[in-house]
Amino acid sequence: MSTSFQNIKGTFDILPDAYTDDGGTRIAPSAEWRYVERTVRDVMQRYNLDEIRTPVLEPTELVARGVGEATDIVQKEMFAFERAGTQYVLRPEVTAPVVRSFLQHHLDQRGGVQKLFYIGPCFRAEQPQKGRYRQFHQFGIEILGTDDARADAETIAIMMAVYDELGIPDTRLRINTLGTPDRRDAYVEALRDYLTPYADDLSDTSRRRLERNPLRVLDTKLDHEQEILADAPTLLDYVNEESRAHYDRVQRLLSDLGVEYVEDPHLVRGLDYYTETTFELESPALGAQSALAGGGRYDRLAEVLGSDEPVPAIGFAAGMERLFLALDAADADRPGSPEPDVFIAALGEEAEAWVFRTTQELRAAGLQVALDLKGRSLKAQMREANRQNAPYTLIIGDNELEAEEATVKEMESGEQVDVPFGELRDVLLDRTGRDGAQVA
RNA sequence: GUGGGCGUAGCUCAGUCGGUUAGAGCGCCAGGUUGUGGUCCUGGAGGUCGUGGGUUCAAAUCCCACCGUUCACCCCA
Repeated sequence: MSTSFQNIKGTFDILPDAYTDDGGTRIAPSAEWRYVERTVRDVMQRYNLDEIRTPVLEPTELVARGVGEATDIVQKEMFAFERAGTQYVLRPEVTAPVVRSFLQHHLDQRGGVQKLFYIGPCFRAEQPQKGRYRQFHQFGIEILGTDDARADAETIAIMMAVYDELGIPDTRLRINTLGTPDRRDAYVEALRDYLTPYADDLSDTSRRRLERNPLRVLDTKLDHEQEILADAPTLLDYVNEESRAHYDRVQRLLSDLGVEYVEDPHLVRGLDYYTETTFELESPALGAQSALAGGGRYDRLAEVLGSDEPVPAIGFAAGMERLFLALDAADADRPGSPEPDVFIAALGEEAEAWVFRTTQELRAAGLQVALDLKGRSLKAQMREANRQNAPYTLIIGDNELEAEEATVKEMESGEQVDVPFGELRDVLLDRTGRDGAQVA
């Protein structure tokens, strides 16, 4: 079997089994995705967040305004198209859509602070590489309607709790404050003034950044550039007193919660909407894309999207693909695919009919039941039962129909017992430990 | 957009100073057991050797182009 089609570059299929792509990256099986998603939801629930689901398709203008015209995302990474006069974009991130939804549906009228989480795919037309895809999956939260430092600290704590819960050690949390836009602009000027004399010593990329977005020069990994930056003015010197006090409070609260972090005055964010507190979680195990998650405050975004009053807010976004990379590196425990409680093998047409009917009843009773759907030999059915790791196999043939007793084989020991049809359901529920509740 | 790596069976890979009908392991299917899996034995299916062109008596192997993919830069989750 074959096809000339294949999945779009930068996307990947999530299959029942794990596999490795051509670059050697392990693509986790669907059961692991379910496990990670379930864990994320569990953590979110404990922190008392509600889920929000927004469309994958958004108006292009929302993203352009919300994320920022000057950003790489808007300039060259949007999957955007026009149809019947409407400009669509596949969302490249979820914060702008959530704020749009918050404003559109007047969620502030629910009262209090809105604490929302999301999980879902995003799209960016970048060159794919390890840990970076064109369709990727993010989860994250947004806390809207408060500028309290506790919201900042709680956002970070929630982020950390997810990685903690999943058993990913050795992460590093860096934090910084960007202050208010006016002070940041003043700082950018100061930084440019400081760096310009060194322009000849800077790398091509840093020189380009100096032109376009001086803050990004702070990102440099080159040692000699770091030396130049050592004496550069820092953002912290430029932020106003309120920003400074807010930042101090956030740090105190983090310490109270036992969250370890390092201050990084060079931490800046790529998206325009960030203000005040900003943070990033990275893992040394990840390679070039070391950022597991990142976020910060975006107190002005609502107004950028047309709100007549400000909505102070903070959130984080995390990459699922990178989370899996970290999970692999940490060799963290993950559950496998759920295996059937029982496989029912049928011999002959009459038995097949009985099995087909009985399977349905046992499933209704809460058992995970497997059976053959193509009339294969008993040998083949047993092989299938073994492959699926079913602890029990029922064998139903003419003999069993005659006696109205099922042959129940315990696969590990190989022992077989006869169980009257009437007791089958209860015996199986008892033996497999299912209580008739839902299947995971 | 720029640079490097890699494309042979479902998977992992051998095979390349050009030379019968392109191989192995695993997996899959079947038989050995006309009603019994996991071990073992036997057999089988499965390949446009990424695509196209060129060189040659002869190309998976040499040359060129293209395509795909991957890693990195850039940027970000």
